[in-house]
Amino acid sequence: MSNRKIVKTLENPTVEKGAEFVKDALSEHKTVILVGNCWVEYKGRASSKLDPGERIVMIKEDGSVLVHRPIGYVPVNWQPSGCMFQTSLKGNNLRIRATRRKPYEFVNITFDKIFLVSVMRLIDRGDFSLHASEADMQKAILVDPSILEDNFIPISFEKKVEPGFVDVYGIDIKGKLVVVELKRKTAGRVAALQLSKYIKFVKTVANREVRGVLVAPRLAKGVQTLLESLGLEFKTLEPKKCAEILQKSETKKLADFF
Amino acid sequence: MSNRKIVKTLENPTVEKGAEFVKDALSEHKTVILVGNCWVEYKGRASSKLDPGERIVMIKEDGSVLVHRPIGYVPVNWQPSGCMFQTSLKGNNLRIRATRRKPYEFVNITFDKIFLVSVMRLIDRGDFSLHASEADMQKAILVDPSILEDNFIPISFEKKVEPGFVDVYGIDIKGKLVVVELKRKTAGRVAALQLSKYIKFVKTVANREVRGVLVAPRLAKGVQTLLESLGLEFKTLEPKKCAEILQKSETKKLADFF
DNA sequence: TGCTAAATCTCGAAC
DNA sequence: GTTCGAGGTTTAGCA
Repeated sequence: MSNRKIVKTLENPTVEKGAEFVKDALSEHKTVILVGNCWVEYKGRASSKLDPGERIVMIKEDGSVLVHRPIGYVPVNWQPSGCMFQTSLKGNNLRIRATRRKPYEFVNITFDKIFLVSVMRLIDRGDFSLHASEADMQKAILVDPSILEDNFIPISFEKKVEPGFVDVYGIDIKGKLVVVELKRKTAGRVAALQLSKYIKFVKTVANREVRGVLVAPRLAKGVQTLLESLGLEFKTLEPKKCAEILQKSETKKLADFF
Repeated sequence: MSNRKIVKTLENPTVEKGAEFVKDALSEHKTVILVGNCWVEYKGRASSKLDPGERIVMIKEDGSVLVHRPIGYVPVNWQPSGCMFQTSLKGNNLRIRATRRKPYEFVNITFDKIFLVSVMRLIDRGDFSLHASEADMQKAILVDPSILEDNFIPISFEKKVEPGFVDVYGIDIKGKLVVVELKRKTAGRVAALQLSKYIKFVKTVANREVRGVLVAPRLAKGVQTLLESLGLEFKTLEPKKCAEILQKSETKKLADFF
């Protein structure tokens, strides 16, 4: 376990002390949290003025700025990443000026009281994933089969075939059987080959034409040509879109119910 | 000067100590800032998972939640105001669950290390004013109708017509009705088509000639020809100019007053 | 690079 | 409560 002191904090410092602390932190591109009485001016795409009050200001190592009032999820003032900073003492006040170009904009924050100033360098390598599950993609196709293709009629889900389970199984407008393989992220060779195996099996038991469709947000490099050589198709489908469709159908169900 | 201690802070507390501190603060609807190692799960309109890392969590007195990574001006996870909170110790970890209804959503934040926890009640009665909004463009036209065109007489604002609301409604020098659609930035197809709808409606109820004028700082590509085919006009107007006009009128009002 | 459409959009006003 | 429209919207996908 590391003993580094990750967060350094001053409570109720003088403005001078706080200013020095902030100035050093910004020059080292550290993250700063300031709590105190301040007022804010913004000029750029629009203009705004925020009269004095107690707020939380966050400045991140990438040069983004947030000014938060005690109420509301949205910051009252902000600046996207990539800002240049100037900190200075104006009389007995600390002024922080955050400037960016394209478009040219600045935010001036002036403190006359500081309750808390914390400086830190955070390490965050955690993955973030926003998703709908593969199950959600199945449900979405049931709710609205046209997201796969027009006039598609789903027959069954997770249908057992010899090599495993087919995700979605249905009939297209020409009466052909359609076997669908779903992936909620980039589909690779494995997915294409698995679908190919399913198709082979289905062809042995069903006396009809069979199509194979790989459904995923995108394909890995080279998989498109593999699909073509296997006589399979590809259809893009965003998990997010599926989540939306399910959401709508939920609200619609409720609406129909009442 | 007040001597109340506005911000109470614990540095590197044990998870148990931190949990108690947070729990008390939330029950009193205080604002909380937490810095530490955590992971986050969200389920609701979509779903997301954030693997462990060092972040800043802000919980405000109105029940809004923000989870900030060290990079980026947008929170990675959040919850709008009005949440219910559950804090609990899960093994050696602090779990904060923020739930809201309509739509039903929750965010689970779990800390296994806490570097800083600050609790505060901030007082902020400062006015916030944003200039150069669409509303300001309306006001500016009221103050000085000539910025639209000479001898224009505004009659009403936000006038209800069947498809929606007309931004500005007036009469020109020849006695023709003028319907104005305002945009504070580049006007696109949507704006032109909306104006066209309004015009059609007004023509059905008013037994006069009707002109439609789209007012914006500039037009999107191709919208000029669309306007011409719809028999509509375009007038450039900078929101900034409107802000200046209002600025002057404010000072003038003050001057007249004294 | 500019334009279009979506966002866990948020937020407020009006019906 | 629901809907509608604005926002310093932001942001990502494409032509």
